[in-house]
Amino acid sequence: MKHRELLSGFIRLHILLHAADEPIYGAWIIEELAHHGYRLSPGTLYPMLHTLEKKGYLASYEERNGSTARRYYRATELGREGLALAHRQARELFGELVEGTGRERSP
Amino acid sequence: MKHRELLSGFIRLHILLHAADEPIYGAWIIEELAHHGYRLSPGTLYPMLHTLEKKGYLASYEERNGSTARRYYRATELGREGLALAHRQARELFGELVEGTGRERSP
DNA sequence: TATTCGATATCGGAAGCCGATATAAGTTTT
DNA sequence: AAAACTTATATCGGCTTCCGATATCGAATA
Repeated sequence: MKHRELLSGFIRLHILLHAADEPIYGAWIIEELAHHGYRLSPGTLYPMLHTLEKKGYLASYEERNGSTARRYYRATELGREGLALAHRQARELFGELVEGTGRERSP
Repeated sequence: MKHRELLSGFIRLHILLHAADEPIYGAWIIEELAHHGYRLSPGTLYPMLHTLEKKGYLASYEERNGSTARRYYRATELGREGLALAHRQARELFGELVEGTGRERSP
């Protein structure tokens, strides 16, 4: 992945953003991230999910949905909080160049 | 730093963004980042600058400006390229589509 | 010349990254 | 029904990065 050292932080945010919207599972998010240009192997993603859960950003439950057993993840309150903070920081970061004060005009 | 695992990626981008604007040096960026809520020690920042330079995102030169010797860093072309990509990815992630094609209007 | 100050560099244990490989259980093939 | 394939998750091992604490270095001050 090109520019990985600059973009890798977005992977966790991507995961959280989706998990805040609906329950997601590992294999699905691997494919989803690939669509956005983030190609990562299972050996990268699953430990990442475990860590995010251990830190309290995600909560999981196993479900045998027909054919195979999947572990679904959802964003916790802490996860949503972190996500909102990241959103503000991203705005502040990229808005800084264009606008001086950081405060944006209403549309 | 709270939610560090989610925000740490922004630190490099912050550095690059400033280094794309004007030459910066370590002690200054530590203070600047602190204003944005990113408090990090010299032991964190300096290796980060070295790595960014080694990877080709920054170029540095030493300057004895009066009292002390400082190492100034500027963003390279690769740095600006990575920055622009990160900007696009951030927009894509948070769904902040600027009106139009992504090309900004002149001020 | 001893000391303080600003700035940068190094050290070392802990944690994360990531490709490759393994496990597990259902599904299809022969 | 045994073998092979599929889907999804877990683990392993080495390499790199993270980050607080500490050290170094030159110039100015006393």
